[in-house]
Amino acid sequence: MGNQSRGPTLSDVARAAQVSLATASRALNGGQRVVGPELRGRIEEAARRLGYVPNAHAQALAGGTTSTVGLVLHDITDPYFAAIARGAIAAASDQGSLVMVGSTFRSTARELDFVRTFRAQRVDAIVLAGSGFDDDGYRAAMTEELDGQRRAGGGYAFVSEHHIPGHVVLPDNHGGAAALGRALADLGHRRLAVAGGPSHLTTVQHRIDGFVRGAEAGGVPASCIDRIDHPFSEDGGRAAARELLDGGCRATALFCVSDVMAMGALDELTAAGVAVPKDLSLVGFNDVPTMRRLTPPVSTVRLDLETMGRTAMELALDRSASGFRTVHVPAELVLRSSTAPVGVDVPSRENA
Amino acid sequence: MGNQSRGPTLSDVARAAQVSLATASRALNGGQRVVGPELRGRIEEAARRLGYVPNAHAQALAGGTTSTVGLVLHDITDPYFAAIARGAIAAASDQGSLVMVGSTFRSTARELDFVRTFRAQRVDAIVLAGSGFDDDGYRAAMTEELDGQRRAGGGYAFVSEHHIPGHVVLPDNHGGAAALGRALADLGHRRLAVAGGPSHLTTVQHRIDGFVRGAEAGGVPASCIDRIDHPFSEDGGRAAARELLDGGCRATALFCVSDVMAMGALDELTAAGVAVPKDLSLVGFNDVPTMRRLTPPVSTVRLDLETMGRTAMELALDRSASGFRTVHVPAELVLRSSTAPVGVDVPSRENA
DNA sequence: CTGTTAGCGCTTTCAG
DNA sequence: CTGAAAGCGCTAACAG
Repeated sequence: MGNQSRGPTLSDVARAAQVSLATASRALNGGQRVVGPELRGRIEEAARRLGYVPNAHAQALAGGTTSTVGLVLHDITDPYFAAIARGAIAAASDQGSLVMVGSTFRSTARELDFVRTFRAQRVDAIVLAGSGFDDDGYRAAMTEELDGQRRAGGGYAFVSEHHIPGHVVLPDNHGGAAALGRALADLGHRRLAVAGGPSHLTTVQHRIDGFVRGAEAGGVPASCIDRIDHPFSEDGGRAAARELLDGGCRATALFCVSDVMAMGALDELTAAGVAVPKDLSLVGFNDVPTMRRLTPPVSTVRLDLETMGRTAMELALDRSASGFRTVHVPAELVLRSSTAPVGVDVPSRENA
Repeated sequence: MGNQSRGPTLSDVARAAQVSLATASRALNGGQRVVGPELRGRIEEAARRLGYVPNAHAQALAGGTTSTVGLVLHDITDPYFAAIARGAIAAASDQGSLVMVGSTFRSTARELDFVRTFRAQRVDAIVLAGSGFDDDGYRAAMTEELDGQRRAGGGYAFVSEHHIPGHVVLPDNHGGAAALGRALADLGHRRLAVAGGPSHLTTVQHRIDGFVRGAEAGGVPASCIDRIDHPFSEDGGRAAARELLDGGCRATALFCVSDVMAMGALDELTAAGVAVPKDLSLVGFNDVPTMRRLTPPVSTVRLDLETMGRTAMELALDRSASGFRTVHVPAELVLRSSTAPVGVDVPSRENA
């Protein structure tokens, strides 16, 4: 459905103020001191009286500015994306731009679709905040779409690696996860489990790689690290914990590649009577706000998500630079009480 | 910044496919079976080859559809608004519309600004998900703005009472809070405290009124209910708890008008060594996801936020109905362990 | 089914 | 500083 009836237009205003269309345009939407104060006043009053609202589409079409940007993410209720969105929205707002949000719920088709729609809207910039998908077809299609965006004079930027040319805000997934793995190893853990999401998400790959590398550095051979894959979500975390338990858990520590998964896992573990960290240490990634409030507070790696979103939007909006930039974001290890040294007790899942 | 260079246009496609502009339009963006398969094929291929992307602004201007809607909320990282946004975005998506999000951070000026901008974008619908502000100037300005939106053929809807004519999705703030007050009274609490946000937010008023009414019904006179006001945020909740403690708390139960405030309050209480619920019972409102995960899990009132957002968007998008509709949303009391019967011990803030 | 012809509402040269 | 005129890219009557 489009808007059928129309409101007052610029010519209505011009007529009411007894000036030419061009003058009205300059007075209302043009730069400053270009129209005589007398006319300007008359025009502004007429506009107010008539309830004139400029038609952004006409403005855009006539070569004016659009001042809109697009943001593609998976799910706004996921605190990870919400934080990124907050930063991106704030940055856009600072430059006077409106943000259009597309929720993909992890579908690459939907993601491509949104980029296309944003292009149709002639947005000035697009920020892609999903995880990159390690899929050639997707990558080729997205690359083409984004090339178009660029040729049309617009910008774009990624949050986290997508293996597609463009500006990138790159959190230190590898390093952060390595610190986590190392910390666990140093705590004496010798049998680790990692609950990863779908392995075609580049973020997941990097975190797992880093974790394994860190653990190895701490003396835990990769062969002692079990890997279980489940969706990158709270339910996925729950499922991972269940699988771990059902399989006769031999690990003394569990790394969930994202906090949201860790939350689900903690739920499940607690329900099953597994004590954290006594029976099993638990770590997540991102340091989403509720992590510190859980029982026990969960160790994780902190990323400044809001700044990441803001930076990505700034990069996407910056049409000055020539080449593509990569902004590295540090990851900070945050140890809380969900991690403890391995005790002499053999961990089991039968005690409170 | 607007997009300067332009990509291929419909006429480029038409020329390449050797057909008229109109035919190309019909084939690409028009309805179905209206163009011969042969031409259609040629046109589609030309479009693909050229990388044609329709100009949504031109389409909108030419009387086509815009398929965009606006959503105004306070802060996307607040789980309350995130949940509403999710529902609203999903509903819009179902109807093929893109959502533009405006974050007001509780500024009425910004709110009016966004509505204005959305109007300029000729959005089909606007959903206002802030709390209503009990302010005449605001209300008058907003009413006028929304009248314009309607006259222009667009729709709009509120989430929660704004005292402005329009569709409304109305959670049972009063009833839910009353149940809370009653429950506390029935638990034996005789001295209550309520941490309310700015009293010009209608949501706050309704919740407090309801709470007091419920407590009275349970035998607690209104005079035994202390009220402390702080911002409607986590920090506000913290501040409220601090004030309560500093004032020499006589209440045995604290009602925070929103979960987010309750989270802050719980933080502060715990830090101060006040045991919940032993020393003080705590209740919130909304049943945001993390409430059940806190220690102790916090009693609250559940609202189906996502459905509320979805419903509001549907109402705003529905241009069929004649009058304004009000959709009531039930509130469900959720008692968890942050509430307990008052013990014989006089509550104090000095014990673990 | 397909082509022609007007605009949608605004910004912008280009003249005065 | 102000007015007149030419589109921006597309859809929507109208004709064929």
